[in-house]
Amino acid sequence: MERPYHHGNLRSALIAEGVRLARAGGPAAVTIRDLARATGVSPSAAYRHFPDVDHILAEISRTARQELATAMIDACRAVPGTGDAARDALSEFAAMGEAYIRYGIAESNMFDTAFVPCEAQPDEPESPSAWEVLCRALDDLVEVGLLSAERRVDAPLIAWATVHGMASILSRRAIPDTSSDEQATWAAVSAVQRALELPGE
Amino acid sequence: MERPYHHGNLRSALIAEGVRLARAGGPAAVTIRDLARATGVSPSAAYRHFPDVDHILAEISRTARQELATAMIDACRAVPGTGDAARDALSEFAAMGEAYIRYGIAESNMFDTAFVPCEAQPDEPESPSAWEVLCRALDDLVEVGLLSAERRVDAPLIAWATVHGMASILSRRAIPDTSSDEQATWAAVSAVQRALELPGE
DNA sequence: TGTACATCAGTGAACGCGCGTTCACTGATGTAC
DNA sequence: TGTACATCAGTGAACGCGCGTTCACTGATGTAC
Repeated sequence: MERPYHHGNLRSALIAEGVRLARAGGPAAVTIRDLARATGVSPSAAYRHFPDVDHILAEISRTARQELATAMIDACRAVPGTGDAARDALSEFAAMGEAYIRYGIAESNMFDTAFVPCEAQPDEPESPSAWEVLCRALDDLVEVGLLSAERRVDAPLIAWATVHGMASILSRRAIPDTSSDEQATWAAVSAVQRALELPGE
Repeated sequence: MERPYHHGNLRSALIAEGVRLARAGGPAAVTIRDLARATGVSPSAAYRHFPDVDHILAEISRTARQELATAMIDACRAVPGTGDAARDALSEFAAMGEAYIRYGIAESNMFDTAFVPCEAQPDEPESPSAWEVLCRALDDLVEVGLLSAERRVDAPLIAWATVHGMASILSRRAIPDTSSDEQATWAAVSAVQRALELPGE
């Protein structure tokens, strides 16, 4: 079967292959020429759909951030409900933190890609957004009375920094600590709980 | 005045110029050819002193980590003593955390360089080492009775992750939070204090 | 329904760039006698 | 103290590579009449 002259869906195909490249080799592995090879098209064809390589990378980076947010949402949904709203909100919040770190470790190249500095902006903002997911979970904790309004102010920043820092450290093996990934993940999650003055489990 | 045929100190000059390049443009800006231009030498001269560019980058990265550790030590020393050992240990610990984040913001390219993934190993380990500096500060907190032995176990990991995460976020402007850098820095430092169950100021 | 033609999405060759690295070499240095 | 010579630290030209991007082009598609 002959490849048709018109690809039909080159724009999405370029992004999809770009995600594959980024997953395997990080943001630096995303090149026009590899993209063209992977989609079976000449390098110049990409310029029908994007002004330059940076705009393709911006879309791939957005996809990475969406994957991260989706991992958090999935982990949240996987928490079995107990009927106790407060208890559930707490478990869900913890599950999301764990999911963030696990994603950083398991998909370290995509994790790097998600936060790569990039001149171009994606066409539309990421959806779902991990930041919004986090903020909603914190609102839940306020609602069930576990998080004070005062602590709520800095809470997203604190939670994100802790969990993001741990994910970075573990995914790069940047630190001479000898804990297992599981220990370290739990250490970060419980550190956030204490920092936000949430009741322990 | 003629440049002499022999440079005399090319190895250190390459590292010093490499640090300038990295400070201005991050690890990707460190190239053999720019290094040669900056030191006034032909590109191949570098190969008398390093097997490849990655080994030069490893030395520059080590320098960046040493700068970070030095910033922490300096901040620690700048804390005026009160005669109250416990109080001083606490202030010094906080000052070190602030210094870490401030370095990450002020020297974001060097901060990236410090943690760049690098095949090659530096000739000798960094000295001072930020990790050791952190561990010593935590030992001080144990000694004055502010940090429990139990909390001491995960403490370096927790402290590093929080402060490293906040430095990464702020230096990349990765997050849609609107706090000032100072607010965010303090939020991270005080989050560590609560996570380690240290008494507040 | 058939056909001319505008529009769109590709091709492929080429440009210029900067990179890391190699290699035969040369100029300077220092050491043995 | 002077000199032959080994050693060291540079030079500069070249190689091959892969990159992003441009440009004149061509094949396919769809629309107006």
